[in-house]
Amino acid sequence: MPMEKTFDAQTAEPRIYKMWEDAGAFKAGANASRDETFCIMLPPPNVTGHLHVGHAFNHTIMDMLTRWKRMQGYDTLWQPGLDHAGIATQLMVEKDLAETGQPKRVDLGREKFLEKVWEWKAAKGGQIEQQARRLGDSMDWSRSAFTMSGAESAPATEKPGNFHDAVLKVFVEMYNKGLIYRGKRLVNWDPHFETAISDLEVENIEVDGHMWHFKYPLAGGETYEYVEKDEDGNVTLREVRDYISIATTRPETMLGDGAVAVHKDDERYAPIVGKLCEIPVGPKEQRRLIPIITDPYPDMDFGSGAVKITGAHDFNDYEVAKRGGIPMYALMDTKGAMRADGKPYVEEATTAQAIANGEMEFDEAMIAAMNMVPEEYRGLDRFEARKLVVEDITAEGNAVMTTKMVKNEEGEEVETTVPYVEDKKIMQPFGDRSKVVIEPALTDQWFVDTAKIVGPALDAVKEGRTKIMPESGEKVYYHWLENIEPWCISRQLWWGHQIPVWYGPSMESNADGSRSFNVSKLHMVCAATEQEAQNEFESLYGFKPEIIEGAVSPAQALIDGFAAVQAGKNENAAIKIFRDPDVLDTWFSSGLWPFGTLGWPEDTEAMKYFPGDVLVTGQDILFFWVARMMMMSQAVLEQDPFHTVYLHQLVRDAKGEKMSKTKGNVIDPLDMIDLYGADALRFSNAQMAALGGVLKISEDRIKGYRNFSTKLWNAFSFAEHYEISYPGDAIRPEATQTLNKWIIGETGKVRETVDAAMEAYRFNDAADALYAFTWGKVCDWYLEFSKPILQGDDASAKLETEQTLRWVLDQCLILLHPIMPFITEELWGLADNRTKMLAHADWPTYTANELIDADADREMNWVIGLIDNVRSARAQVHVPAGAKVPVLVTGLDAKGQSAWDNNHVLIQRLARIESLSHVDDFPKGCVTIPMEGGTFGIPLADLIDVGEEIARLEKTMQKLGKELGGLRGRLNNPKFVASAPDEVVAEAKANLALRENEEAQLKAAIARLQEIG
RNA sequence: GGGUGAUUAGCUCAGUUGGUAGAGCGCUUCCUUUACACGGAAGAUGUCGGGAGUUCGAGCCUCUCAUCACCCA
Repeated sequence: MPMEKTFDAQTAEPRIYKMWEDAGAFKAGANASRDETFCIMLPPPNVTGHLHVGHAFNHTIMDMLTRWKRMQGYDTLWQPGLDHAGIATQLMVEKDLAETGQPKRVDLGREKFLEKVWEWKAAKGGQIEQQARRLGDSMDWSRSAFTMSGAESAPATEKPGNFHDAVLKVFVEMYNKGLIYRGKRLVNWDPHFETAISDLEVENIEVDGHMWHFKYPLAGGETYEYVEKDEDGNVTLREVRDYISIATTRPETMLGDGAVAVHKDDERYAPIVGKLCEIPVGPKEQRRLIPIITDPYPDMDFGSGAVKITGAHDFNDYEVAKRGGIPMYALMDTKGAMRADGKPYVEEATTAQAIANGEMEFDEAMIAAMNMVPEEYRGLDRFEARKLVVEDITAEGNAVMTTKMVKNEEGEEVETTVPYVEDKKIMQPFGDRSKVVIEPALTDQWFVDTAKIVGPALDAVKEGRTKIMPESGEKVYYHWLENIEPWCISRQLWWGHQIPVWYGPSMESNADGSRSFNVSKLHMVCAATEQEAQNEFESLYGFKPEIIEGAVSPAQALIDGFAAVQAGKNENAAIKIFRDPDVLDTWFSSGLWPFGTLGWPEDTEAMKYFPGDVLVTGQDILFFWVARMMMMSQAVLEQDPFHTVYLHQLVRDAKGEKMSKTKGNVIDPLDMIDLYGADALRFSNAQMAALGGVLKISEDRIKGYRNFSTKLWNAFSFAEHYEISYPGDAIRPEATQTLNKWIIGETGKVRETVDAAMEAYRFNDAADALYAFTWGKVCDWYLEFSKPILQGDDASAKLETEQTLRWVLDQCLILLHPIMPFITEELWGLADNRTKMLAHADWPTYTANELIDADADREMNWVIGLIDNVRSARAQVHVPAGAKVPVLVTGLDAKGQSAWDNNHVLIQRLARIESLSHVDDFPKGCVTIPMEGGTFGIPLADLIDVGEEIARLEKTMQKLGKELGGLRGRLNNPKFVASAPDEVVAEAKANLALRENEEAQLKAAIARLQEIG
């Protein structure tokens, strides 16, 4: 069947992929001929995910590496899988429930909701795995892993797996080693999802905000002299004040203030440090008084220099409050509204005052229970509360005032007094998924004590065991890890790995030797299973406690149940335990990806792929994931998970802008595949993969590489056209023909270049080299050169050329396969009888040294040079393209003569030369072509425009002159000759000789022409 | 404010120990010549962001300024 005119990617690609998959071509260890393993872990996409250009890019890199190693006979595994993606998936399913009119999550309850999530996953999750096949990804799909596999809630229809076991085992071990702890800390709280999130999930965005200035009156109407000075110490303001001025962007948090802080060197406030001031909001009778303290935190030059300290609502204040033992009053509920629980404000304020006065001891739990929000603000949204607080303070006259020019009713400018409110750009934290303003919240959470496990991960890079590419990533890595914060790993979600910790009442020994339960103080047991937890409680209690299930607040259920039963004195019946309702941060489980996917903690055969080799991922995920995998692998297995981290930038559009739906500049990789084929998209990806480079995807480029595919295709139709038989794998002939020797040498060069580039992760160099070789060498020159031989009647030359051509084309397919797997596999299959499919073909190991024939190389380059020069000269003096011309030559040396003799058929054909005659002198009106070893000329006395030809030669002379100037300048400089390396000097000298010869020829040619003119 | 990177042909970008600038696209001219018009041939275009320094020699190293991008406060 004759070849189609072009490669039909649309129909061929799915067919070829199916062939690979059916043949098990990508299974772990497929085509392995040696023991060394090569393993890449796919960064697991969210189960909700779709393939975007970023995936397309990094999949191309990973697939290139994997296919390359597989062809080299390594025992390869490219491990795929999906991430359960806590928040994203829970959100998606909740949305789905709403759209299909089903009950809400909270109405369903935990168990039913999780069923729905699993149902959703089975029906709609993991679409990206099908999309990845369209890219040609050579992953072992049979091993596809899921970060929630083996979870208690997983239905029987789910693919089996034990990732959940790995997660729980690691949690329990780390807990037992003291690497995981629970504590009340200020965390980033997402009021939309009502969960804590990690620092990394917060995006700080600059928004237009306001800075309000308020007066905090001093207690008891006290006054002090407030003095402001300029830089030189001159007094610029001196007044008596009965207040301290505070600037804030968040007035609603004033209700939770515990102190006002000033810098200890701030002379302005020195007289009032240690005194009390009043929070100017809330019912007048219960105004709280708070102390004025010193702390290094306040910046004397910013605002008024005095800062209100609200430990429960700001990360900086939190640190100040911890240092100063200042109570931290939480003001908001989980939705970011002002608290409505607790005792009436009057009572709370009285207690708080006693604390502030130092009359009362306090502890964390007690402060946490107190609601310092006055009744009039309770239940309000935080932003509404802000408005109201500002209004109330202003109405009472406690806003700092300033003057401003405004127009009155008559349109005249008049001065008026207004509250001092600065318009200010402020950095506001937003949830990266919810897009709502994040609220620092003081809550009980689980943390990984990262400071304790960061060491080995840092050393891995510092000691070079793990290399980050590009190198600049290493600095960023150090900076983050050296300043690492505890990692908050608990999330108040349902979809995820539920924390394996159970709580029950603590047991207290009484003075009389009896023991009693305390339900307000809980005992905590961490265990891999419910059974183990119950057993442990049994050994403490002396009986096996039941487990509280399904309660909205299990802790409260325990207390209520206890009180009820205690009244009837049967304590044991009321002693129940409950599991921590929180789930783990998704990144906690993905941190275990490098070994969790291989069946760990079981001792599986697949564990031979750990540690893996290369991790390819976006720069933005270095901390989220890469650093955590490195820490966790060391913490659990005491090994580094990979030796190389290849980081790439975000893929942008052709103009370098981020793609976004709102901007409408999103490029869908699947559209590109539909239009130009996966190979074109992949080639474009490889070509833009310059280390550390900005990734701008351009449809024009992709189109260009589709054209390249077609070029390759046509090289094979060339072979078909010349009826070159293709019985099976081509064997490299011992070439005698110069052109065959030459192209074989070029193939050796490109193989080395490609391997060197791949080894150095310079995929763009590999792609460029292959493009230049296939198109620029093979198609442009070799195929053209081969024509006369293929059409000629020298049977042995013809046979050798056919063999060489087949071999060279085979090499193109093999070397291009990692980048363009589809079209190369298709072309490979055109041969009658292949030993293996191309995906498993043997990667060549020949070297340029072995294959290059220096004489052939020199000769062919001379031939190409001559053809180029003749063509160029013809075009410039407007010789009709079709016309064949006679050519003259003077002073042709032996080498030149033999080069001509060996290749004159090719030269004459490609340069359209009719004949060559040796002459002593060129006739007048002759186009001159200086070559190494002889000067060629085209006699065109009648056709030639003398002026034009002189202009042409002079232009060449000019260029030459520049080069000569440089060379002579260098060589005449004794310091250059003295200090430059010998080979550089020798090269310059040789070059100079060559150029001078050319110059002489050109001069002679110009002189001849001037004779005519 | 701190950090990282960028600034090279009209556009998008390469340029690995310093040896005198390249690719693709686009553009101009010619060509439907028996693999290929998704093609062939020829051609034009750069004070390598500005300035200074080190060096025989700087796109590359150092300093400085400017502009932009991203990350973190």
